[in-house]
Amino acid sequence: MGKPKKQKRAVPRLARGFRDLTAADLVARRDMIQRVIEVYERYGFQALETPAIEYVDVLGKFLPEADDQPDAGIFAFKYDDDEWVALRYDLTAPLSRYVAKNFQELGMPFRRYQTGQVWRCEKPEPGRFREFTQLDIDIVGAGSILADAEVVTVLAESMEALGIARGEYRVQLNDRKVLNGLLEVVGCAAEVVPTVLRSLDKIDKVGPEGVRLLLGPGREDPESGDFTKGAGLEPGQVDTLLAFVDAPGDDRATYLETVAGLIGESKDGQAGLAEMRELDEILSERGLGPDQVVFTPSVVRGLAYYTGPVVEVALTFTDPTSGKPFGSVAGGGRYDDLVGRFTGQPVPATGASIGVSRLLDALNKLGKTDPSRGICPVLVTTFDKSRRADYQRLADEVRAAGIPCELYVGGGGAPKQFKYADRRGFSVAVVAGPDEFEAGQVSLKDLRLGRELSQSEGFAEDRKAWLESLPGQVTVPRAELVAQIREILGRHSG
RNA sequence: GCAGCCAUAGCUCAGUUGGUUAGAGCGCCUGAUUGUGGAUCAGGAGGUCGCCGGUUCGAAUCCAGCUGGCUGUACCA
Repeated sequence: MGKPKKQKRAVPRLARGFRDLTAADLVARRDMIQRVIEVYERYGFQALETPAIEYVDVLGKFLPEADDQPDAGIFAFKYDDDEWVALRYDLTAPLSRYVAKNFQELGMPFRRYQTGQVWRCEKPEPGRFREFTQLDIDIVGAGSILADAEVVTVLAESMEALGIARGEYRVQLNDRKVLNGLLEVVGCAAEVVPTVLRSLDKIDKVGPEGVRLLLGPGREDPESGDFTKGAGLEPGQVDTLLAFVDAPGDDRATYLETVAGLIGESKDGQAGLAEMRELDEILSERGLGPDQVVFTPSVVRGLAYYTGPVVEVALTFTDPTSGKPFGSVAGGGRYDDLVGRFTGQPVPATGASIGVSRLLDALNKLGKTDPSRGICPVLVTTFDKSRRADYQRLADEVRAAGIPCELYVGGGGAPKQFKYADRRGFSVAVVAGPDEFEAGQVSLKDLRLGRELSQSEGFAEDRKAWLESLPGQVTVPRAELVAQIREILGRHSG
């Protein structure tokens, strides 16, 4: 016998930026997704699932300067055949591939919804992980603004289906053509366009004066002292851009007026203005007022592939943990060039993506999720080994009534079993020992009542009396098992 | 990516100018309690002080590197 060698044990650690999700989260997420999907399907969107992995060229994520080097922001690898593959980083690129591949069979316009995990190899931050869930709708093959309006409508309706009240959310629209037109009018050089768009996007964060600096000479962050290089525009150019992005109010009429006043002869700008006018008309026809859908000049949506209207859903209430407004929980827009990468033919498309975790987080903080979902309500305790079959029958009876029920399969006596029932959050304990079986009865204990009573004063002193009176416990004829459980479960709702 | 701060038990943290067997609270396990959880009491388990080097008679403590975390910033389909 050798000495007990200290084995090098594996460390049960999580890969950076990844996490485990447990029952309460998963059930709440499932409920939320289900409610949104019901809206999607009501509008004729149909489900699609595509694989987690795609070829990197399909995702379009090779670096522009080195066409065999995948973008650092995606999880890419090679396996047996020497081809680069990657975990998908959104659901839109796979959709484009799917549509291009099955173009002949799919009648256009094609509407689909899809939910699934996506992966991004970026710096993880609080509330931001490397694996997360998206819930998308898209309409491919329809160039009309009616399609964009449909997406906007579905987004608004989804928020309301989740119990988010009007005023607690805002669907915000802008238009990439309007932005392009504005940059054209201002005379913005092509090479600074990305910097300018990024700067405009930051107005919520740094304010109009911050944007002014970012568009001009650059800005030093007051907190960290970090300097961000500016776009180097002239003051006159900056004024025009700020006049748009910082226009008073974000109701649709003001937006349309502001754009009309700034856009001049720009062809892009005029086209964008026409799109937004039509959107406003359609939304009004549908009864979607400014309490639901607004036009917001600062919505840019990064440097993505968007070509027309862009949309973002913002939650307007304050996040109690950060003290800041909750912000964006969904985004999207029109992307008319994405499918054409495969087909060579222009294929218009528009859609949006809901960030499931962020939205769920918000619902939790709004108190619009039920924390007791996902917890099994009933435990059948087992005190008499010779009654194994009876205990199984009791549990089955509860299940047959549609109430989830766990049979205690651990060891130990009564204290241990009740302790278990308490810690795991059961609502009802089914108790049956020789006395009950003898009399054809069953005892039921209201665990939630006990939890409440234990908070009250005098609990500690009177323990003996408590044990004798067994508060919250009733003994009923065996036949009334289910009815009595229902009664106890109904007590504490609300 | 860049900058600043941080890393001691499952969790939150103490740990004196570097000094011998590293502590507390909470949690966990066992018993008082083989038919009653949440209270109370008694006992117990759990730490190579993130890792690796260096300075020193001696390092949780000082120094360098690494890893991980937090905050800000940049990027974000």
